[in-house]
Amino acid sequence: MAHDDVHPVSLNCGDCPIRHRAVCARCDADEIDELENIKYYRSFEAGQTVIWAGDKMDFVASIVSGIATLTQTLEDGRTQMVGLLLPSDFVGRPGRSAAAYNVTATTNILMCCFRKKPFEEMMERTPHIAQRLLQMTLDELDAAREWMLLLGRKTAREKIASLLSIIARRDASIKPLAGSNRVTFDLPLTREAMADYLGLTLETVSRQISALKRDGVIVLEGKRHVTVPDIDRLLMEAGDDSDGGFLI
Amino acid sequence: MAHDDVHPVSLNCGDCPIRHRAVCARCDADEIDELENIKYYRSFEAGQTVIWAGDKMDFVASIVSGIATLTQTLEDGRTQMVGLLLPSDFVGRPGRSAAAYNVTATTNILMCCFRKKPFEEMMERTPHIAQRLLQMTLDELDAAREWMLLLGRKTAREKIASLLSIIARRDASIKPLAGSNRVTFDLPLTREAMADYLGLTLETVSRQISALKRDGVIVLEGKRHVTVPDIDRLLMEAGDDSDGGFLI
DNA sequence: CGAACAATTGAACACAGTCAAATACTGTGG
DNA sequence: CCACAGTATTTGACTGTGTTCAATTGTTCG
Repeated sequence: MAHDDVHPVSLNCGDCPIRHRAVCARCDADEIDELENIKYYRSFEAGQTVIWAGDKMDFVASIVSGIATLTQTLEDGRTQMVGLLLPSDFVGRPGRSAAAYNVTATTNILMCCFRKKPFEEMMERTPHIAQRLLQMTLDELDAAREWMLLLGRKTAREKIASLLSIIARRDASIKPLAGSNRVTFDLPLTREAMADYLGLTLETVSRQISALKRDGVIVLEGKRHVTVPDIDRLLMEAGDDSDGGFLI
Repeated sequence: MAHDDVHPVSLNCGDCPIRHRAVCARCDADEIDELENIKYYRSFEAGQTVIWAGDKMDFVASIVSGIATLTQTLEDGRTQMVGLLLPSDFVGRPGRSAAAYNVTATTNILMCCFRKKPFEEMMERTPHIAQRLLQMTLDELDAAREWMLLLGRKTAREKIASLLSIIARRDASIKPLAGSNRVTFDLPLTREAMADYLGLTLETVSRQISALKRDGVIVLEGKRHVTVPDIDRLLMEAGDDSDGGFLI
């Protein structure tokens, strides 16, 4: 079923879109050369599973393009997303042989992979990699804690508004049309994936999106394309502190 | 109000109870000497706030003894615990000047502190510290993700059983009376703190603890001392995978 | 002993979940 | 290009878990 690598890809690190944000961000020219030699690319189509929790995982990787998710499940099927992987995010844990979570491509993705052994050896010798990985892991931990507040204490409406804010923020940082407080973007997640992210059912997600639409907080064209006429209004709905760090 | 340092403490790193588990775990004798020179101790009484979110934080620290919590709040007072700090856990983030969370002592605690600047400088030169900190941060991230599953998808009863399992596991690793599947421990948290941990109200916590007691899953002596006659039963109630990693 | 705090218990309610049906998309083959 | 199948999404009616508000009981410590 899984036939990845349909279109084998090659890319020079110099031209890589995530060169300055990924785990290699701090590496100098020599170090990049070394990484260049051990890297390889893999691509997955939307919906494909990259790896199952518990499976042997002999590589680590950076997301080059597309979106993937980390999910955890209880035996009875209840599913919780525990990570949303965007371009430049890191997959896998040095020093661990099995995957701890399911990794799934929600859009077509391209990953820059390193076999675990050589990568670990290089990490030992290369503080720049370990330093960057520490920084990224601390950022992820902060994001996870923000997420815990959402899961534990926010209402369904606030959860939806928070998720839309996060996506809007990310898109704003890519195409910063500053000045205006109007934002437009595509939802990269299905209703079900949103539900798994937010600890809700997909019906509740659908209802709350409809409610935000009815109340004029968002405008929908089709099911996936969202326009936020007033981003401050959305941030209020998300229930965070005043500015929510949106402008930082 | 806050009068810490009532009993200034001094301790040799050689005698330190967290020497092999804290951020200094991998340091060699020379490195420990250097840390010894810049460390200082602070103690806080149960209930005291160590630092408020947003306050300037010019130190990082290890918890030597006692228990502290990290919490986040929404403006309207809703509170979510996002970290439970046990002995050897690390407080603060290198490269960040303000505290991101409220840190509160739930029992009397002793912290081994380092001023941020010297610590960061030493970290630059000392891979052993950065390596250990990365490892600890990755562990915390895993714990946070486990917690997200709990917050997003578990029932109130499962949440309580999970929390009791976590505390039981920790105590078991300290005094491992293997063979028996009977465990006894004291709850280090109030009902309110448990509620903030689990994303519940304190009334629901109280009701579910009463229910677990009524059903014979736990036995209470007083409000804080818990006996679990059959740890496997408790783990079943927690809803995790079969063994829940309890024996690993 | 009494005050302050912590925990339990009860009753009514509300928010989100469940089950079910209808509707809107998407891509495929005729 | 359209019809159709399969999937995603919306909407409705009802239910149930956990919350809220309130009163009571238990514990700790001046």
